[in-house]
Amino acid sequence: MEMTLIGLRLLREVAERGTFTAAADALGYTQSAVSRQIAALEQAAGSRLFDRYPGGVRLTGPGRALLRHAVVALDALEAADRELSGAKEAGRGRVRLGFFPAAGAVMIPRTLATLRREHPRLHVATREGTTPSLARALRAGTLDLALLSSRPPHRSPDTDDPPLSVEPLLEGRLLVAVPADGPFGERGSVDVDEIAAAPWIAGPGSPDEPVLGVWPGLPGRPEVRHTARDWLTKLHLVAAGAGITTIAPTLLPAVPAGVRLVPVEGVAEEIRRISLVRLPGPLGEPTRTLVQAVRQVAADLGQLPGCEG
Amino acid sequence: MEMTLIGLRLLREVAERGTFTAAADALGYTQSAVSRQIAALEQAAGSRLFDRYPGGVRLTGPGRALLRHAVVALDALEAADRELSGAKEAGRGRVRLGFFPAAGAVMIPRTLATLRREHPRLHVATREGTTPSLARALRAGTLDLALLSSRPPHRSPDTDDPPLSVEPLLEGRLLVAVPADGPFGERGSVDVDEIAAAPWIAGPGSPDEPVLGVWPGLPGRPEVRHTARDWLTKLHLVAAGAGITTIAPTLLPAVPAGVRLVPVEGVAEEIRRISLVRLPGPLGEPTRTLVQAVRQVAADLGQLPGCEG
DNA sequence: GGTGGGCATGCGGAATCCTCATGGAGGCTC
DNA sequence: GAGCCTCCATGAGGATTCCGCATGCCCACC
Repeated sequence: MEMTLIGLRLLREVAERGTFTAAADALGYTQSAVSRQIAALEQAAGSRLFDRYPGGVRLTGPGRALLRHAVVALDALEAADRELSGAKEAGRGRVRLGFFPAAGAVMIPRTLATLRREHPRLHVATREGTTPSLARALRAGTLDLALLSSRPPHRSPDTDDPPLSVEPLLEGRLLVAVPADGPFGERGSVDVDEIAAAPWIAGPGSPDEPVLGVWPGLPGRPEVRHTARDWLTKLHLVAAGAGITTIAPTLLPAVPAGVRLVPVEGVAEEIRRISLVRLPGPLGEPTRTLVQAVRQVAADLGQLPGCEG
Repeated sequence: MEMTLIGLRLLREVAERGTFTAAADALGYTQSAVSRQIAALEQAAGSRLFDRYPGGVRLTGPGRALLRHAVVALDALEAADRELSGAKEAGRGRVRLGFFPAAGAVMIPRTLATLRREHPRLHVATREGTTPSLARALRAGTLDLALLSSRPPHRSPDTDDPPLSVEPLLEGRLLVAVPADGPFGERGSVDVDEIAAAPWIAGPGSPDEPVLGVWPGLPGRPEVRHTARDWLTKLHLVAAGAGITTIAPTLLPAVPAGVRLVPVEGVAEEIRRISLVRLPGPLGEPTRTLVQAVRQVAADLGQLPGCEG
């Protein structure tokens, strides 16, 4: 039996997605093909690479070992492709950053602007994702660094071994985005009783996650009148008076006219912490440069009301 | 089009052998299969990887570029195989050394003994070969270091770019191995006229190389009475009085009873230089350790008569 | 207990890959 | 300079592999 490039790519993708089906969709195969390919790879490797659970699969020890080498091999071939495609190797100045959705409007653009100014030769690739998907991507070697958001008690992003390295950057109180010309906007704050009855604009919501966008722990059944994943959509819905939504203070610089961010009174603060997460171990020079830039951006944002560096 | 592991392995093997046919034989394929696989790889890469010449093929620029990455990928997968086969990663203490045949009896065993004593955890793999094959192996990333022999004017082992790094270790006069109890052996030296008529024991000889084992530039047509590649065979043939052969002084410690090494009088000295050759660039720690050991062994051998460190 | 997400597997068809054989091009010998 | 040898390219045929479709099974959740 013999390992295959397709098998190794699938190994990485399955490790990253956590599911044969998702990996198949991502790479344009059927679930059946993935199942066979992984089975073949397991036979070639001589050991089971994934433990199968009802909800998906998880890497075994040998699976992690093979993945570590597979990532090196696949990266080398991708580098070969880039080089042969004419793109000169820019001195290995490549780093891949993942981020949670709310970081995309302010933190990521500012970081990229800083880097373009101070390290113009550094090539940064970014990707949005959920906490579990980004954590898996870090483990799969598809990302070098991830910007994640967490709520107390700030558990580690995953439970695998070895634990990910987590560096807290800043914390902020969760706020509510309200129309500037509405009754809330003019007061500068809202009471928890007022928002309980207000129409909400929430994210699409998924089975295992709590609904994002609605203030957590509200009494009764809050009405979700609109759902949207996109922040620009949500904020302009707010500006149009269609409803309100929760928001982190770090998004303040990107809020369009007609929207105000206000704190909620009469209830315990909701704290959100933004952290820089990576695999433990030494990091390359491009990654270190990126870490510095993200820290600097975070420090600047720490000056905003409701934030703490 | 898509690259294949088989294609990459073939790329490396062809680069190392210099010929589709030889690579095919080495890997158990047909020449036809190799030709197609390389053609497919060239299509996948988008550029010609080898220049075809009547005597074989040579890497193009893109070919070298792809090979550089392919070696990384293949090494990673071979490391994965080793790790999955139970062999624990011995702290990356692996180094591969190539050597010219006459180094196999003394220099290589001494080097390994030294290393086993002083660095027992270092894993050294060695391989015998001709100068061109070892040079190609260095370029193909299959060897980390090579011990090569050269004669004046000591040209570089190959003409590729970038030039190989060559560190001369020691030089020695070419000697002649004669029976200890024969007429030559008792005198301690021989004259060029005497050996011209003697029966010689030579190597098998190949079309493009001069015959090894016969004193170069002898007048007339020396008689090659026996041919053998193996040094133990050759030396015992000498001891049996079947003929004489040329030999480097570094082999002295391995010469069996009944054989003497004597210089040739009446003709210009034939100098052989032994060098340590590697790819330019930084070398890993295991390789550095091996370099030190080889230098030490060479320095010891430099004390032999006819040798100079 | 029904339902749904997720993995495994039998089956058929298509694409791939390898071998055998032949052809062409260029050097080397005599 | 003719013949020969080595080396690479390519057409044809056959066996293998690989993928997709469909189905079955298992487990968690409601």
